[in-house]
Amino acid sequence: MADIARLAGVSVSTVSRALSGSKLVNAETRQRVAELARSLNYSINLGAQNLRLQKNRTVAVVVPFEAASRQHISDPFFLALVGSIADALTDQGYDMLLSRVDAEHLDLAAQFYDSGKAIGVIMVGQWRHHDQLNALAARQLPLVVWGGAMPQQLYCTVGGDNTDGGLQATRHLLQLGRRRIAFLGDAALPEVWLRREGYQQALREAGLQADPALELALPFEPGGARTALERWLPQAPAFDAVVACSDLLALQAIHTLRAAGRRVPEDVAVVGYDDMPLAAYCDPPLSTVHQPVAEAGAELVATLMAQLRGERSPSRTLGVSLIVRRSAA
Amino acid sequence: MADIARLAGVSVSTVSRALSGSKLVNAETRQRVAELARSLNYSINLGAQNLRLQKNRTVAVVVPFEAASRQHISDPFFLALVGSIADALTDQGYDMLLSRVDAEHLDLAAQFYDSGKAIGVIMVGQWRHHDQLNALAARQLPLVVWGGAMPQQLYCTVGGDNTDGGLQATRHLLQLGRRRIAFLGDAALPEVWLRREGYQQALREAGLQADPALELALPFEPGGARTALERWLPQAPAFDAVVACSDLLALQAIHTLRAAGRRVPEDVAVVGYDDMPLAAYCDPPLSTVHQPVAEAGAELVATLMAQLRGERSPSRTLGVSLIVRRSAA
DNA sequence: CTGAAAGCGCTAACAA
DNA sequence: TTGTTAGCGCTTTCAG
Repeated sequence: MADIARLAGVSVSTVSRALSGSKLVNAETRQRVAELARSLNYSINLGAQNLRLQKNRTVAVVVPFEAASRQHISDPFFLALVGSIADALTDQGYDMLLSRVDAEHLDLAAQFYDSGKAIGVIMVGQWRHHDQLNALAARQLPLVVWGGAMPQQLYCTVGGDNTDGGLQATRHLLQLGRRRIAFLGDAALPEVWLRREGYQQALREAGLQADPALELALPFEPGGARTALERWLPQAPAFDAVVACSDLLALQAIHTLRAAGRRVPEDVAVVGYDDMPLAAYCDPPLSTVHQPVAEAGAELVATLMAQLRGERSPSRTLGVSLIVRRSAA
Repeated sequence: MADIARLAGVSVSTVSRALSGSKLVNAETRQRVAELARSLNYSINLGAQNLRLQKNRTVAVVVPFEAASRQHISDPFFLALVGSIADALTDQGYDMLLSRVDAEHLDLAAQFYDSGKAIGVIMVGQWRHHDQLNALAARQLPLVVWGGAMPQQLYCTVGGDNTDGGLQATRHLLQLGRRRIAFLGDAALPEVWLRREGYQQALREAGLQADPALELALPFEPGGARTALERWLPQAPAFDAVVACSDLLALQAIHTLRAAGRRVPEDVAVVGYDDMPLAAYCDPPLSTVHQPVAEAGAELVATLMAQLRGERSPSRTLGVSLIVRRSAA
């Protein structure tokens, strides 16, 4: 900026004003400065500008990862969600700082806010650390979490209606006449816990009782799930249907079942979760609970913005819908 | 920092030194300052620090989007690539600024560098604007692009070996005895162009000639592809195999073919591209060219770092491999 | 309409 | 071992 000032024969203050389009500066001078800036390929140093203006338009988006399993970002649903958040932030003129933090130390996410890197945090998933998220919210950190709304939580969530998702999936299987329905997913995660609530409620409605032996706490990662399934299947009680907590899990279950000589959907009907773009093209086409990804990003961002404006923003639950395809038809 | 200084009864410089672990400051004082900082939940303002130190550890990752079609980030392969880049950057202690820019104005990506927001740019895909990327590189912008290495390009790319991918896929189909092989993908994109080179080379090796009528320039977006396919199929010449430039395209082709009464793989064998996690579970399981996603992120980041160290970094091509599954077996 | 000067939060000579 | 001072690149009173 000093260079431009010198070349234009004016002071830096004038350049600053010219560049910000202030009416205080002579139109002709403004023109000259603008041209000079363009020809020098100059653009304002935003770090300095932010420092001076005490402003910032960067939002941190945090994707937890399991350090133990050296699990990287790979879940297609979360990835799609990140894409959708990027779209929403871009639309609103915000920058997105994407980073991973150890799922055991979600509290590290506060760093982005404390250090002034970001004005708020969007956390993609709760994992097992409901408590740490509560602690973060208590610190007044502008925070929105994608996940399930648990009773008495202090932080703000946006998420699909997990209970309803579990309910719809299970009711559908019951309507097909299935009575022994397995549940695949780790209930230590709030989202899965809520889906299981729905699953159990549907069973109760039908006068049935959930059999704990039909429940398998599968990790979301592809690798671990497969071996766990293969070990579980031979010693599991008989079942004629499966509710899986992701499409990937559902497909692996189908694969394992077939390897064991069971037909899908004839012997075992399967419902997945997420409705990934490929679910319709699977073998067999997958019945699954559709989550509104595009809406999710927009809603997460809108909720964070409301919080930044000082509004009390309650948690939001987005509608989900069961898509029936051949795997459970 | 001033607050801490006051409370600790020392000067800001001392606090600054204490916090940065300088040996120049009394161990006892350092201790006191550290505790104070922790209790106040203080952390350094990185914007100010960067300004003062003239440093920056943020890399911009840019995902172009087609403004015309209001197409958002959704391609699963690019999304996975973004995840892999995030992993690699985190491992190296860098922050990642994720953003979309209009594919018609890739030159806007320079903003991130010029404004000091980022020290360099990783561009995910070239789209149609080879020329704009050349212009960017000419500006001395630290830049690495995921995509195909075109002759005489000025910018640095990292990408899968597209020619070899096209070659392997087509050779395999020829070995199966297929002779009329369709090619699905928009050759205006360098990656697709190179894949088509491989496709044509394989045909030549077999003494065949590529039939332009068997080539369909499909956009990558799901929506557009489907209708274009449905329109093309009835008037296309007879063919017994398909090379598609993404798994999603391959699956849509299979779907359309079946709707038209053609069997896959019996009547038409199909090979996709990318090897997405679900490709193995599709109907039928998809033969496809596997791209090394995890390696890709690490390589993009390593190449950018080399560039920042002032080294001349040549474009890198990563090996790909054909995975044979039922859709072409 | 324009310039001089102060200051955003931090670090690093230079002195003491 | 610590404090004083200047300055990173920018904006904005306050005077002219």
